[in-house]
Amino acid sequence: MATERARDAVDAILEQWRQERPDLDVSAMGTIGRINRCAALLRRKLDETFATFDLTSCEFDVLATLRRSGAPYCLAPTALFSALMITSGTMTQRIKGLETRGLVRRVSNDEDARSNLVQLSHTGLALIDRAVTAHVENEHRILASIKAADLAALDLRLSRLLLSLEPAAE
Amino acid sequence: MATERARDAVDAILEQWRQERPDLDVSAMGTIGRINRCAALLRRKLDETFATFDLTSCEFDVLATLRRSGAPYCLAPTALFSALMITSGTMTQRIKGLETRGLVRRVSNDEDARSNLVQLSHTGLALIDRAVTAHVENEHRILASIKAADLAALDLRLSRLLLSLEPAAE
DNA sequence: CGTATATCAGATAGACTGACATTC
DNA sequence: CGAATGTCAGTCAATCTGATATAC
Repeated sequence: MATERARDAVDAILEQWRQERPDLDVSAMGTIGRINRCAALLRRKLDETFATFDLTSCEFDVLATLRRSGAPYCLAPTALFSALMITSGTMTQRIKGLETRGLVRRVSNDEDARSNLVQLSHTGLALIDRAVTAHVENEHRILASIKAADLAALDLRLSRLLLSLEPAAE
Repeated sequence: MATERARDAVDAILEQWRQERPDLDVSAMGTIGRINRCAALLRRKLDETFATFDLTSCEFDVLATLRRSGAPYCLAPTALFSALMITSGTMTQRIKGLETRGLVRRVSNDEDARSNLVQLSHTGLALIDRAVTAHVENEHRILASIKAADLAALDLRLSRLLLSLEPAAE
């Protein structure tokens, strides 16, 4: 098994801790630190693509959630903020901004008058379809230098970790 | 090779995209989505421990960077904001807050009068030592249910990804 | 002089909480 | 009536930018 690898930024940090606090077992810190650092670096690269469509990653997430829900691209606020792990008040603000820009519209809910549904406008649908295409291409570029076997191994273990982290639903 | 696994939250999202946009290759989206989601869920769990020491993760990061630099726990602002990937202006604010709370002090720099160094106070040193111990224990608890072989495989691939993402420094 | 090092003021985006209105 | 669904106002922590002062 080829497990040799070059030194990354997290290795340098762990080495410092081993010097300063040899009583600590820093193995878990390494894995979690790498996830955090990868996520931070990825975010910046992803944001560049979003910006070319004049979208923030938050706005992209809302539009993408609506888009992938399928026609008629219409969800209740609760479905949206649950999917995006934010509070209802935060979602209200986001929807307002997207509505002002004409990317979503509010439509009445026949089945439950407590909520107004959020629906992609024609403009919003066209925008998110172009943005998702560019986003996926960007993601492929970012991972292009990683071998397929490594990606598969990474994906499998991330999934196992994710399952252990997700709050036990139902 | 045991690659079978249960369905996670990202699988559900990818399935929606395959239905709605079969033209897209969503494999990269899966890996990057899992990293982002793991990072978001981890952050919440880590923040709980930081909060018990009345620290935010940002404050923890500054104190931890000083602590692991070794005695006399003293760095220039440039070293700090470079390590934490933030701007100088942001670092100025953070230092100010930590100084107000008595966790760091400013000391003059004999070698370069353009900067005042930032040094852990006795209180700050004692606090970060306790907080790091609790933090590492927390990280172990969080990963406790993952098999050692999976953690090793995850760590190796994260490191390779991280190396490809880091801006080519030297 | 030109560069590097920080600070500061002002602005911004994102988020949360708690109170409230409405509807189920 | 109690629970659920959103909205709103107010607040907050974190960040950035651009102007500025100082020192190398």
